[in-house]
Amino acid sequence: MPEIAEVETVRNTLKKRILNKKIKDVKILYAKIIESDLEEFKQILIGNEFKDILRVGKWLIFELKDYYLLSHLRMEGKYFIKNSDEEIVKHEHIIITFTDNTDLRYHDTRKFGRMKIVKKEDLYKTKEIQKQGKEPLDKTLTSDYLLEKLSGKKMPMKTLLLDQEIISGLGNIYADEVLFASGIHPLRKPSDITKNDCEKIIKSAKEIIESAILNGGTTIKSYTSSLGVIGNYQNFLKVHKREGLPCPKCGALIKRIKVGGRSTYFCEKCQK
DNA sequence: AGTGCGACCCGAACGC
DNA sequence: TGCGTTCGGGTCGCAC
Repeated sequence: MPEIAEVETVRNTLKKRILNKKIKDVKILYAKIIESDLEEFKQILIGNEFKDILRVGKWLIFELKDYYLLSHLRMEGKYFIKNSDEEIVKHEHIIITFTDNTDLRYHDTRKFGRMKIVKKEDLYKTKEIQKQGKEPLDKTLTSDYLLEKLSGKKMPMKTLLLDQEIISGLGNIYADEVLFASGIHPLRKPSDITKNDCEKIIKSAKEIIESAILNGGTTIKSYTSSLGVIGNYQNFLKVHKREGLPCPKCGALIKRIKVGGRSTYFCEKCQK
């Protein structure tokens, strides 16, 4: 499940491999991934080239001439670079072929990912981009910002941390880890959260995301020469997916509950 | 407006 | 070569 650190690693990896190569063909094998008109999507890409790859929240933004291609990996989206003559395998849904006979292939087991094309001048008008709040590593993401955003909110803190309009880029995994590092129970209500709690949350979010991105080289492995990148960070998690295992701080057993329909892991003793 | 929940998917895990 | 059911997870769209 790519979260912000994984998306950043994909961005950096792809930048080394696909920039300034002319696109000669686009195959769409599963159309619902594409939110734009399919013919327009192909027409804009063919003959074009990727000039840069940017990122806003969990959105990858491929820069073209006059347009951007937005791509969200959702749960299981991955990019592979392969030679064009290699067989197309199951779950490869979008194939972008360059004139040097290499492909950028979008692979998505769950078919949850989305792509769309926008005119450059419309990028910040698109709802996907407009809805992104401050990123964990943004210096203007402060405890005061969070405290202000909490006011009037009633949902549990876990759900609030998943709201991309408040903090952009935290997913289910890092939300659990941030709450654990902050000593805050996932069901705590925003009205009960102090400035001091906000400071802990912001500090933890920055540390956890920074560490995840910095460790991209070791936590992200390439397991074949053709694969883009895949997350392999489970060894670093303190509570997430660790139900029944001892809490790394106090040894109590990690609990699992549902919060907002999402699996949530925490330590009853350390998180109040 | 804010909140909650079903839908979208399909492989893995689970139940029998 | 077991088969049918349940679950999960980011985001959107709809209902309240």
